[in-house]
Amino acid sequence: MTFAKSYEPGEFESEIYAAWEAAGVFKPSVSRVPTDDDGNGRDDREVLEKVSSRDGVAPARRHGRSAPHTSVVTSGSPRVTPFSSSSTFSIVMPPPNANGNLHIGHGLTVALEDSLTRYYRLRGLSSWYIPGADHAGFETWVVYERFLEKQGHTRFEFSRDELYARVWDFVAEQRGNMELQLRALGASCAWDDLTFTLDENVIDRVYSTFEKMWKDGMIYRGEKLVNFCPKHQTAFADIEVEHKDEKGTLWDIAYKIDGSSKKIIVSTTRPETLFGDAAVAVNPNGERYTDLIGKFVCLPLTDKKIPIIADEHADPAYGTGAVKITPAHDFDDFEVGERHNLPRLQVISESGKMINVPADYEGLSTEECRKKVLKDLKNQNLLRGEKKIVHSVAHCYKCGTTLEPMLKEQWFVDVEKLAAVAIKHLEAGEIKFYPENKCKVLINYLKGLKDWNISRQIPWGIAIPMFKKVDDAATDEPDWIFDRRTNLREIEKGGVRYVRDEDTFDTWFSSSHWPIVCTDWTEENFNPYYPLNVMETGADILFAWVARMIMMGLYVTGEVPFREVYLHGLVLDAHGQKMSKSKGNVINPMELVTRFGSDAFRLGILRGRSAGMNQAFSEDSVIAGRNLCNKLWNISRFVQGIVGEGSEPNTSFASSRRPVVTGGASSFAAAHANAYESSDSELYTTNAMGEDWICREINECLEQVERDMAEYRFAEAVETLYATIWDKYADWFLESQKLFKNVPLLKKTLETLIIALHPFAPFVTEAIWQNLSWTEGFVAAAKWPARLDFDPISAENFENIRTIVSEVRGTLQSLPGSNNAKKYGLLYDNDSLVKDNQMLIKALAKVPTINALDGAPRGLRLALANHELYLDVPEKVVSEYKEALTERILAVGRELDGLNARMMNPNYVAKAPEHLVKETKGAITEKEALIERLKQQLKLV
RNA sequence: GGGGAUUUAGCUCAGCUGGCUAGAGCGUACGAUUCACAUUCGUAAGGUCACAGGUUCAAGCCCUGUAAUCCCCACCA
Repeated sequence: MTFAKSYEPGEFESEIYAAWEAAGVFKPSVSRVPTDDDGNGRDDREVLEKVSSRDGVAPARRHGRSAPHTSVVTSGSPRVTPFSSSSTFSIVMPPPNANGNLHIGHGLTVALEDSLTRYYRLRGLSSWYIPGADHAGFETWVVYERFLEKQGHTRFEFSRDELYARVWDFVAEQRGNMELQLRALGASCAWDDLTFTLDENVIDRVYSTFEKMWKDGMIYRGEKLVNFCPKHQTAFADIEVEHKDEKGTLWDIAYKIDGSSKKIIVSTTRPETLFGDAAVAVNPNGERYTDLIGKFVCLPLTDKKIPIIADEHADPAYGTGAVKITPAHDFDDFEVGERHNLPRLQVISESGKMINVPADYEGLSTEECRKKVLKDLKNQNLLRGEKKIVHSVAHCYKCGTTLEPMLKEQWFVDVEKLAAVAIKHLEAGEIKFYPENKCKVLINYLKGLKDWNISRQIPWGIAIPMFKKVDDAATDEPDWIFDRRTNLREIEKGGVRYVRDEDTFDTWFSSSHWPIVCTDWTEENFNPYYPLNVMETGADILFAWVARMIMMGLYVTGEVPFREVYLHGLVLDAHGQKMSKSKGNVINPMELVTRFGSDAFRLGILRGRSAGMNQAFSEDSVIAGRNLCNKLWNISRFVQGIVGEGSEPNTSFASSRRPVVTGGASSFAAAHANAYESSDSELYTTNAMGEDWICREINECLEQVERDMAEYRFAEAVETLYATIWDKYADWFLESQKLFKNVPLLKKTLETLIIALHPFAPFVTEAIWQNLSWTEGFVAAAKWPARLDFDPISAENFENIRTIVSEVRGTLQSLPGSNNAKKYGLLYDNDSLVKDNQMLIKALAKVPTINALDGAPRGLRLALANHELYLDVPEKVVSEYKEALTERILAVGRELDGLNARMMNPNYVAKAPEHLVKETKGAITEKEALIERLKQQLKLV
């Protein structure tokens, strides 16, 4: 293969992914159940664990051979890895809707999760990224119902089982799309282990949990008010309800007091529910109505009599201080009703029509009824006032319909114990959160958690395994029994017939088992992948999902389901606005992948992002990512070109290590040449011409990336790699290598950078790896690079050369005229570094000549404290530069003043750490010298 | 009412345990150009770290208060 002039992602991506998959690169190496392949009667995983614990992670890189000299910098700081005690890394994918396309949030999720997975795979852990697909109960149901409507059908033409079968086929037809998109994003997941939320093992596990809870008395059937969508004909959990502020009216209605001519005025926003009133409440502490407590009022428009009760719920300061209580149609009133044992009369049906009301009103919609009630009250002079107010109203998060509080028999989970256990473990710090504060937020939520309604009246979901007795004869039997045979509508047990509850589980009830079912956790066997190392998901479903996984994990397995939680925020558009179809600012991740490549998308979306924050995203960052891919491609093309040349006769260490240096430079280089054996036994040498320096920089980069990844600082890791590859490797090291070609080192350093970037940009790094002549296997299965050995003094020398070169370039730019770099040579005096590295400096600074100063100083002296260097410019130009020089002297003077002021402060000298004081002293000496030289220069001018 | 965040360059964001002249990408300006890459190279400009106090030898960072923006939960007869 050859390197094209630029990287074209489209030519490689699908092929590369297919090759990875075929080679089984994404499969974890450690099995999830105990194995005993070697027949020694012990679980082989223990052995593996010991082997891999020193693998890649340990700083011991040199194999048996002693260092060339003692000053070699090795990385002394301990590796930061959250999983150092384990040989496995496991993470589950929050299952995308099996029926849908991936959106930008999925793009971010995959970029984050896959980077982690690939990183830990390279680090030598048996990594398992488990993919999933969600039946997305309600979401998919809404889509399917719309589809039915389009075909002129309604759900009521079919039985529950028929509907289930139809949706199954509908989803099966659509499925696969999202899986292809995950592949296009480079998700390195174990496809064989894909879990669908309606898989048999999921349903089994959910039933087992439900049964356990049933036996533990945590499941109860309750007639409670639930938020009910009249359009979708289903109830919701509290968390699914969307509250919106709306304008409404507060009406004052007079209720006549029984046996008196007096009336009591109540305020309500829902006059139509008055038929369901069970009482009028007044505050027990208010003095206004004390004498009325215990009396009865006559409900208007009907002849019913209801009591006046005392309850805290009535706020004496609000409205008239008296409130009508409708237990069947208001959440607060329901609670009041419970306290006072009031009857619950349902007056609105599930389809939103009036029932159990006088004939005139029967069958009206709530809205029609409201109008009629108001009209009739007005006619009887019972309507005493109205006021416009703003109050929040519950809406269906899918269709926007106003939700109706509805009295329904539903299955509830008593969450008290679940929440208490979860809080205990959270407070013990067993799960680390990124961002940290979410732990507190979660605990706060759990403390106020109410019982969980798990019944949904939609067919597309897991059937609730509860059956109701139909035979009245056998009165001793319980009304409800648990049974797993939900494929049957009716079962018989002990001669008694039972019929299945038609409802299905709330999606979150099954989803809360996700870490358990995906890892195949069982009661019997130790599973090295449970708990998960990390749960990565959106911060918006902290309560809905993360909280429930924690409660369920603890309930089922006794352990927290994951050790760490990383929550990402929303991806906003370029202007920080929420993406929405109506605004038309939705970014489609797949389109970006097609246009710029998968890697570009991943690098782009990780940039400028930190845990838990809603942050902007735009094409610009993807373009920056694309450019980096192309840069790395061309770097590799360049290196391969050099390796190709050099490899023909002999690539051994001796022959390639001849710097092409003229003048006196080679002596310095030779004196500072160091030979090293890298960890894979390939020899390389280094010299002062940027070679030791690049090793140092790469080591620092690795160090930084490892630290960042341990703390989920993806954006920082990417930025570090970007700067190292581009600003350091390409701009300085490769430029230097155009003069001094060190083939083994070029190979070694390039490999290192390619592997380090691989977690974030898997495709381009693999494309390069496959294109290079000397690499083997897949970079996706490579080993995380060890630190490079180098000579720190030599590295620091190159740092000085960079300073000199930068100063030359800057000064040349600021001189009047154009093309200065071509016009003026560089003169040095008494400077061995420059003398020994003339060729390099000349090439990097792009000056025409470098010569020793002959005779008196001339030209323009460079503002470097420790080097005596002159740009050989004519007097005229120097004098034009005078102003800039004066400005420079003033600037340095200001810095010097600041430093001096600090040293004059006795408290600073006494209290600041010694090394800082020493540094300050050093800086003062340097600045003073610099100022002195600049002043001399000015005098010359 | 309860809880959680944000405010740093024109834009989007870093800035870790308080420590040298507060950084990056994009954008802008100026310059370069056969020899890996115009998806390029070089140089530069651009900051009252929201505001006001305080602690400290030293504050973008810690403390107190203020303002603006945003999110979540609960309630709203």
